[in-house]
Amino acid sequence: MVYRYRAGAGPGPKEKGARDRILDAAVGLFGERGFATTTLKAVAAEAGVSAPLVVHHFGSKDGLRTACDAEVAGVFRTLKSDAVSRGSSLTMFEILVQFQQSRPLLHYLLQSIRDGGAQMDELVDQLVEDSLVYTADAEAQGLVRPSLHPRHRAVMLLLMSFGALSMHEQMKRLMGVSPIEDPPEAWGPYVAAVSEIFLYGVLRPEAYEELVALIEHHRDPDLSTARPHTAGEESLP
Amino acid sequence: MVYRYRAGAGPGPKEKGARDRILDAAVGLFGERGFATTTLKAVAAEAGVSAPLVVHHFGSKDGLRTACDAEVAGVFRTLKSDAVSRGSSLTMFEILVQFQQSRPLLHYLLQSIRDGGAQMDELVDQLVEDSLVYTADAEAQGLVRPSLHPRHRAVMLLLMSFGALSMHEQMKRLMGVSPIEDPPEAWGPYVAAVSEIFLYGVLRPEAYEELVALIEHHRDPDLSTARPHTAGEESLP
DNA sequence: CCAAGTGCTGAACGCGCGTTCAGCCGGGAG
DNA sequence: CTCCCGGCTGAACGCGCGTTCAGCACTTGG
Repeated sequence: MVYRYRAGAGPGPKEKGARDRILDAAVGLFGERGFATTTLKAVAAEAGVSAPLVVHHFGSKDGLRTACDAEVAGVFRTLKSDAVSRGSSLTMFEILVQFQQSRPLLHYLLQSIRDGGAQMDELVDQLVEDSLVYTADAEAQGLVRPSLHPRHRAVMLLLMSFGALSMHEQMKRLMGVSPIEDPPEAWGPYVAAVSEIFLYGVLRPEAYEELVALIEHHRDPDLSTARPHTAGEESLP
Repeated sequence: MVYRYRAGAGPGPKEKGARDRILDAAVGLFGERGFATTTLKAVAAEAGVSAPLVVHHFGSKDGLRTACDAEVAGVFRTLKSDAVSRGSSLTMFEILVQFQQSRPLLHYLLQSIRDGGAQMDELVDQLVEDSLVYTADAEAQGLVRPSLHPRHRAVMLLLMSFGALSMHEQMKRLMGVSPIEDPPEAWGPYVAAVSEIFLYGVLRPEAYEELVALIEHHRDPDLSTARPHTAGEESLP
């Protein structure tokens, strides 16, 4: 099974080069089973070549990983510039839809974001910056609520979104839907739950004081009654 | 380095049994570096014993993993019953605070939730059920907003929370705080961002129509203007 | 004092991994 | 035709893994 996610790489008569097939196979398997548990031989078999050829092209298994990182980051970049030239922004939803064409790539991405590494860190940085820009736009349009610290909010939203996706197996088990493996037509419950949370929040304003009390209590467990407000960073409107 | 998280296991004169030391070491290393990348020898060295002894006690490396799962699930259960007998509920915040005493355990938990497995799936189920109960309580007290589908909301909140935590390295990099590795005193920015999101939401109600239009547009990209409402599941109040 | 049992280890084994190497095949240049 | 050169392979190598095994030290029971 060869994944065809590159822009111009249709199922035309011209076969893909071996190098590209290896890269596809590696992204697929690394994303699915993890780097450590995937053998070079498995990658080679999936690509229809011999194991030594993988080494010949990428130097070593680690070299292959680096190439995969670069590949995924590259696809992501073109995805973004495509979105920009289409006039739409690369929201979480858009990312999810776009990557429908190549689920292995999304799997790989989720693993890599967690593991880190220079290439992926840079990609995440970029995601945060982009998110900040179009969140600011949307805020100007009255679609998004203002934040005390937009950057921190953007980071948390990103990590929560990707984090939940990275646990999509549990999601499938608990809600019956995996936005990664199921087609968009089936995303209903996922979209509904996420929309509800992000539209209205979860806690009522009345919970704020409870929250502060909880934190204060932990900070100084001797006091059973919360102090007025020592808070600095975590004070909320 | 031996992690002491068991209830009565202070640094008293009585040394821990080898079996327990192995278990601690395994939880720590599996949680830190993953199961596949951790060697039996490394576990043995950390526990101050020989590799064959590990096999002697747990049958195999997989047996060790199962025992770790059981161990972590067990600690979690006592944690919960402690919380209940204290009269407080095991919220996300509470979990985070409690696990300060044993960060390796939390690391292990996050990995295992993602990977699944009978033991951990059961634990996650329990977390969801518990969450449903105390969310209903809090809702009755007027602290939590009602939901169209409380279970789905609980699941998404759980996965988003744990998911974000599982990416705590990126969090540290991007916000300067990791609620897993830093002490609660430093959690300010994290708590602030999360509180803001969950208290007030992110999207304004005005964004709802945009959201529906986006989904409709994807469902039937030919229509540039969104249809009225075909929606079933994802309709929102 | 011996015999059996327990907890544990060092040495060794087999396996499968990533990697190396010598050489095959096919197509273009001289 | 001959030569060469790059893409590619099968066989082989060394290493480190999980696991096995024989046996040591120490306790326990008679």
